[in-house]
Amino acid sequence: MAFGTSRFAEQGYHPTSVSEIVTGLGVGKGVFYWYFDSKEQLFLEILRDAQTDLRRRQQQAIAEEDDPIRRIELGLRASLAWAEEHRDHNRLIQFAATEATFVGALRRGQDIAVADVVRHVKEAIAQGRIRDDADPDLLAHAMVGVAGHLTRTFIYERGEAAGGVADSVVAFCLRGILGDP
Amino acid sequence: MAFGTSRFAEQGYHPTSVSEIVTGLGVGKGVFYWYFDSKEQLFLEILRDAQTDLRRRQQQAIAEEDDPIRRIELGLRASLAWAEEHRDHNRLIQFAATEATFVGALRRGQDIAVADVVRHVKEAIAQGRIRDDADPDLLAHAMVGVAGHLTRTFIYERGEAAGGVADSVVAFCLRGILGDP
Amino acid sequence: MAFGTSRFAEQGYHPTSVSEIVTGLGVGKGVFYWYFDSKEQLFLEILRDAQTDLRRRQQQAIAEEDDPIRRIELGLRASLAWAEEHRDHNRLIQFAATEATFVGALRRGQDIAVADVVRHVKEAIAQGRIRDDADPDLLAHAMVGVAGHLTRTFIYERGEAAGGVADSVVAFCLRGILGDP
Amino acid sequence: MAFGTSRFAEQGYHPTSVSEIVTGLGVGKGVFYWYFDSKEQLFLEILRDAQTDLRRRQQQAIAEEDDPIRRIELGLRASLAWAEEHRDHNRLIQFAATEATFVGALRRGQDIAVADVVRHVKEAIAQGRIRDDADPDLLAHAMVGVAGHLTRTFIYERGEAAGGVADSVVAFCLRGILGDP
DNA sequence: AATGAATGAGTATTCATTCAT
DNA sequence: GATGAATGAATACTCATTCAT
Repeated sequence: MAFGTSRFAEQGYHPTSVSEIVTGLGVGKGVFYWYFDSKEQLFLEILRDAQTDLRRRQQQAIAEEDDPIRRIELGLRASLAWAEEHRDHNRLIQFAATEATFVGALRRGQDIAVADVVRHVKEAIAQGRIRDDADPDLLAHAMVGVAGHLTRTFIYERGEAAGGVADSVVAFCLRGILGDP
Repeated sequence: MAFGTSRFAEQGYHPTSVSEIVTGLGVGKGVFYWYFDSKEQLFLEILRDAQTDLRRRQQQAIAEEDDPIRRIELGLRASLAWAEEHRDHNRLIQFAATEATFVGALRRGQDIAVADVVRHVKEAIAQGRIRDDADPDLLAHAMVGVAGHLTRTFIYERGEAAGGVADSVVAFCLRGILGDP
Repeated sequence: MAFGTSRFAEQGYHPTSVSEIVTGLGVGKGVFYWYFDSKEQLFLEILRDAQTDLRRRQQQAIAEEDDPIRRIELGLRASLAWAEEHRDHNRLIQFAATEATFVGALRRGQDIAVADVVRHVKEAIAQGRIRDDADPDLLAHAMVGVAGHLTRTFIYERGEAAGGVADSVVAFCLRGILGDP
Repeated sequence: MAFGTSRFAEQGYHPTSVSEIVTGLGVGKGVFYWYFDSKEQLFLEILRDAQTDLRRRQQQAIAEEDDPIRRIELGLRASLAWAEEHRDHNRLIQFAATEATFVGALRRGQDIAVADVVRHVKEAIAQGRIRDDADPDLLAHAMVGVAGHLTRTFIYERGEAAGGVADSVVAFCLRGILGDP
């Protein structure tokens, strides 16, 4: 799975052949099909694991925090930290979103992740810290968009450190949900 | 190109065969290769056209506006309007970002688009309307991230109207660049 | 026909497309099929013309000569001279011998050419100048083989002048039919 | 390789498709590409093997013989015997000479074969048995030409036995190199 | 006479998958 | 558990040929 992840991320899912994977691993084709039903299933499994892992990371980060705003911040920071370490998985997630075969599998995981944020936003609204005319769902997605795009641009493309980028992401997002221009 | 765009968007670039395209069009395989050197070139041509068209739309939207903040807003609204009408092209752009063969072609167009926004942000900073410790580049990308993600989620997935989503995008982004939490 | 000949000779019959021929000539595909029924027919026509032309050259060379041995010599020299000027046609003849579609068309012309030489040999045998236990047909083909191979090796590959090579061909062949080791 | 040889020889290299070869063999298309990189490579491999085999046959034939003239004779006889048994390979060699892609591969083998004969001729000249004004290279090629052409005409086309044709080839060639008309 | 867009059968080649060993 | 030879449907692409203009 690790090797497949790196090949898929580097060249794309379709341009990577099962042959290439097993050859690169120095094993026969048989073992591939012993462990996976198909190339598609390998991809799906990688995808599931990645989403599970990211989720765990986010949960751990906010576990001890009661303040919803702080939980949002910690969640964002955890996401960026994870993204920095899982460049390849992140690329695969991005690709999965572009192909009919995989969107379904992707959706569930992303829905769960967003639902978390939505919960925090709602709590903050209840506490009167975010305007109550705001749509929690929209705010959550906006923050996901900021985090994702800045990760790809500044961490992946420009090689900046996740910590610094996270500061900016948090700043922008908190202003976005709390600010009053 | 129109038909290819829709097939590519629906099933993905690789799962769509040249055969399928020409059959769906009711023409022979030869015509395809009369007009395009390869399947790859067709994709590249679609990509280029899409980026050119979006750019034109943005330029037209801000042509008469002097205020940089208003230009940012109009640019965002124009992007969402275009995205609503060019769902398929947008998906192709997303896919292009995931495959080595196409990233190069994509980059240039996106760099130009972001450069525009950066210019407006800098102008607003010069006017003292945005804190001068902000990184214009980062702010620009953050807004691109918000617009892109909310478009995909609310316009494409949930079928909401571009106008309403644009209001939210603008609100979030302006708070993000101007707000003081 | 001239252009086709050169392309066929340079790259081979199959690797040369009709498209390449008409493009190289700056004309449309229509004209090609106005003058020739097919690519195959063009080749056949080139082949026929080449054989006719070679034959004419040989006939002219021996027209005024009565001595059969001298006629053989003059015929050989004429063949080499023609071959020097018609490198491309010669290559096509060689190719034609390797493909089922063309062997038939080739045979006739070659039979005629050999028959000429056979006639001279028989005459020389009748005059008692060549041993009467010799097979005229075999002697004729042997000489054709010498002429053909030395042409390809020394004139085509090594770029030597036809005149000098012809001297050697004649010397070897005359010893071959007359000599007594 | 055996089946490919016969198809190539019968219809020509280009008119023979990989499809036809694997179908005729009752195997899947994949096996072909498991053993050969391409159709071209199959041809090249056949060519190389044929040349190697012919060479070995010639070497064996002359191994125990000291007299250079006798070595020439034995070499010619070995060549004709081989040619009788390898009709198809011989045709392929002939075709290879007409296409740019293959001439290179052909040349080396033929150069080696001729170099052998040249060596014998030179030795015979040194022994004073062949006129010392003769060009060994030319004599060698002349003999190759005789052997090749008579093989094709009398063995392949007319179905005569290699033994009888070899007698004629040897007689003609020895007169050609030794005779004094 | 000539053009060149259009056809579609045909080509070499790839690759996910199977299965006897 | 593991191998890798074998399968064959599928792919991108070519090209001789046609025909409306």
